[in-house]
Amino acid sequence: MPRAAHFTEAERRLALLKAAFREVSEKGFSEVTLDDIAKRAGVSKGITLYYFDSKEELYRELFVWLTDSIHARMREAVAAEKDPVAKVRALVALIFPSPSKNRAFFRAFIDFCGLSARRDGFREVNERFYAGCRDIDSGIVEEGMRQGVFLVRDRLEAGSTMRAIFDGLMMQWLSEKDPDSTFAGYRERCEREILQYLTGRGSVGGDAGRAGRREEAK
Amino acid sequence: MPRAAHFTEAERRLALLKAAFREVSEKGFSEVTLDDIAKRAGVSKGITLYYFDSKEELYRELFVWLTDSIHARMREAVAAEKDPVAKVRALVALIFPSPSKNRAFFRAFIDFCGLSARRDGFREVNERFYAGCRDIDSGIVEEGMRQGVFLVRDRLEAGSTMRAIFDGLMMQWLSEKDPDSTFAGYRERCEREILQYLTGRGSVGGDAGRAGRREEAK
DNA sequence: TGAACCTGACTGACCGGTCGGTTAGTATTT
DNA sequence: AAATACTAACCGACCGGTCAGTCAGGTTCA
Repeated sequence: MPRAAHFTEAERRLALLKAAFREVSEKGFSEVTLDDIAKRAGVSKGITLYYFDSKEELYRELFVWLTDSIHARMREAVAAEKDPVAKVRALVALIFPSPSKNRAFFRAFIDFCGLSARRDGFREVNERFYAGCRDIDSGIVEEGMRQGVFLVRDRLEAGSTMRAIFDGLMMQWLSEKDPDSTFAGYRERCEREILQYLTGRGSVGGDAGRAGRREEAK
Repeated sequence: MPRAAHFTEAERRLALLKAAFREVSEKGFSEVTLDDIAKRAGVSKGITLYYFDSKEELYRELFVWLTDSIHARMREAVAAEKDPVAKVRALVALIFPSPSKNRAFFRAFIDFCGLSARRDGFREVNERFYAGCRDIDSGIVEEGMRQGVFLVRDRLEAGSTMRAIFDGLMMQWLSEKDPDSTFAGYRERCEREILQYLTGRGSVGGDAGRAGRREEAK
């Protein structure tokens, strides 16, 4: 292998994390070898453990990195909208970006959930992930409650249920034979059902979930 | 090892599946070895591949077995109740049996979801799992709609959302630091939120989710 | 300026251990 | 005795982790 060009430590680590993410989302946590990750990042295997203490530690940092970046993007998307209903729509749009990105993220996420359910180091990161979501979700709900648009009792519980609908629908979507063709339907339904749940019976502003927004995000 | 007593093929296979289930739920799919399963079932390793073509095939059959038995138990629980609201409660009670059983089942289930998202043989079983759930869930919803108790538009979509709330809350629960102590809360909230979602605003029969039912099923 | 020296990122061969799967042989049943 | 059920030793592939060595790019010193 031709010697890889020099990078800063941060760049190298990030490149390895990105490579690991793609490998994990394709093959699954335990099917990925250190060699796979190194190859994908264009370096030799040895360097992977030069930057990370162990494979497990690399995965943990990958999970942290994913968690942080998804949090940041959710906050950003939500902050860009004024109206609570629009905030929910922005969140759905972010979480359902496109079939391929969706699949990539959720495959990795499910793997991490499996790890979290058994190993405490991972569980902690997962706990932090859900804590961040709770923060974001309940913030939206609270605003909607204050404005009288969302007719729920408890902002934390409603936020948690909203998140459960996201995750639960995603799991159903992943079991579809042809996920790509059912993707738009799931996304639309997710938005509709969450808004229905939050706003109570009937349509939102007369056209809940009807209005377009059906293009595939790049 | 003292030679294991003779059993019929069906008995042996079932014993191996049960052993595999316990191992998988503890350690996770890819951390379990054929030796682990054999030891747990009290037989030698060789016998595992005498009854199953490969490890992968054993896992696939395990998934089928789990799927079938959970379907059967859900149908039974639902059939035992008349009232749609009671049916929902029965379903929640079945799905949230106890912290330990819950953890065992859901850990294995998450692992299988991870597999399903990548390997088609597993995906098909998962698809069947969700198809069965859809059948059961939408049946309940339909009855509730007919009786005018559930104010949803579409029985399939509402059933799917209900299932999403189950799965999504379960994933959140698994990330808790002390799942055992938060279990009852999740279960109660699951029941409450689903009924709220299905029946629309306000309480169900005046005491939605309030009424006891807080013992820990054995 | 340039030669000698140093540093640390990087490579790839290697090792110990593990695990899925095979098989030769033994016990049990019919 | 023939078939079946089962064991235990074994094989070969694979993988996480280690490590001796390489090389590019400074830094020091003449």
